[in-house]
Amino acid sequence: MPFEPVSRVEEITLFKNISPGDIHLILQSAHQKRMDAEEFFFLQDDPAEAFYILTSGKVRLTQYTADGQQLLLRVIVPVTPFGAVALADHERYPVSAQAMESCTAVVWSKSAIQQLLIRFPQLAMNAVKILAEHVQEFQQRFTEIATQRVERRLARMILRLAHQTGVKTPRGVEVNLPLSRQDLAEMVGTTLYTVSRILSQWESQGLIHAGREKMIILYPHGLVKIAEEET
Amino acid sequence: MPFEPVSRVEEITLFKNISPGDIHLILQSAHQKRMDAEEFFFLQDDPAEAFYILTSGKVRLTQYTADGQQLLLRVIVPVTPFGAVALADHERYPVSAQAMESCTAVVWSKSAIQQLLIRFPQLAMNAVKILAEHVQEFQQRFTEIATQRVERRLARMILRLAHQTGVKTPRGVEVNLPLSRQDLAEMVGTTLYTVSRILSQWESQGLIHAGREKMIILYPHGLVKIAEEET
DNA sequence: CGTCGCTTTGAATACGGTCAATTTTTGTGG
DNA sequence: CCACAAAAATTGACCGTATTCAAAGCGACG
Repeated sequence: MPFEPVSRVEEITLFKNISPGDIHLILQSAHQKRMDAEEFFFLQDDPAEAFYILTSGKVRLTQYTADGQQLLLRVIVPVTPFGAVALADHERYPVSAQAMESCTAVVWSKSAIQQLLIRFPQLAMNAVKILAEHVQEFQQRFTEIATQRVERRLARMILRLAHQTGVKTPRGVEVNLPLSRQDLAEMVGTTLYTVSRILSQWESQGLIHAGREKMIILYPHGLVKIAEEET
Repeated sequence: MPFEPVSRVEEITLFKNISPGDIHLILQSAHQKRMDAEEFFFLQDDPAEAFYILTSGKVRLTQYTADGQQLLLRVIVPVTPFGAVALADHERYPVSAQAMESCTAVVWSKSAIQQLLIRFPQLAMNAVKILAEHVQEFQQRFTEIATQRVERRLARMILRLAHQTGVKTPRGVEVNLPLSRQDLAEMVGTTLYTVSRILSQWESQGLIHAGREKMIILYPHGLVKIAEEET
């Protein structure tokens, strides 16, 4: 059995209500892939030919606009599927996926997926569910960016990241992601300058300790308040 | 045969690569619904219990935020599916769907859909494709709102609407949607004041003729230029 | 030790939001 | 059909948030 992280893969939404035996079969038609830091799983506008589940490392999904602006749409952590558009016919990847550190992933080719979707309808239903959640997430983020101030959006984003990858320590919640100010700015739709200013301000208020590539939330409740407060 | 608009329903993405006979079966497990103007098909946060395809009329999908702001996410025209989250288990509608005029729709209950998805795997694959497109659309719009100015976003939105429902006439392209300035503002994430100013400006430049509930694009190329120009 | 990239900070500016007053349109009822 | 009330749209003035540009600081790494 070549897939050591299977135990965790089994628990994810995509495989819900599928018997261990069937999951085993499904995993057999996948292969494993290893990526070094900075390598691309795929590039935006490439024909979507594979579907991935990240089993270790971190991946950034970015979208660039016609006029060269970049947006960092999300950070993928284990055990999350990405490249889900490959599930649909004739699509191109709407984003680029780049390894932020060395990564491993389970991969299915497009043809393998399509056979699986036909053979295991529950898998298709789970995929529908995952995509429906994505639609909701982006509708939500669209609404946020359209109606809320940068400070609040940044607070929400950091809380979201903390939720994804945060680790409780005596000093506070540590968020261990190699994200620059520029990256954070792209995620909430602002400039690196504004992000820097806000983080400085929070630091001076004792809410966070913002190091390079790492951040410690000293007083989560303060962020929550900023994220939720009226006006 | 209770479904007169079937001929058009058959052509949509959801039923692609499904035989007419199967489509017939699928439609038999639906029922038809009529709505008066202003009535709601469903409300945001309601448990998602039905899936719709609009066969006549127009429907607005809105999302309201915790602090009471409203966003108009999209306008549904025939023959478009909506309420797709009902395809997934245990979801709530992320938006409200309100008839903008009197409407008819084909409706499936959640249980009916789920049986159909199992019975017709191709249907599930098509649903995946539709949802994947939605994800892309909102990623795109998220990127737009994060990086572009209001004037350009408004130009893009109007062009999009023209593409959905525009009719060529001797005077220009007529967009026949009962959208107020407030509605347009919600769609592009700004205020009705800003929309009003921009439309006035375009009108004085001879680009459009903006009436109430109706708009004539006199010089589409001008809008395209605003929508695409650098900076 | 020096360079390079990232971050911080300041100052000026602009875009768009807010508020308020006015005008125009729509719809309703006499 | 007109009059009036209500709703929607326009426009101006002011202001605040966030962007832009520039310069300096800091830290990592060869």
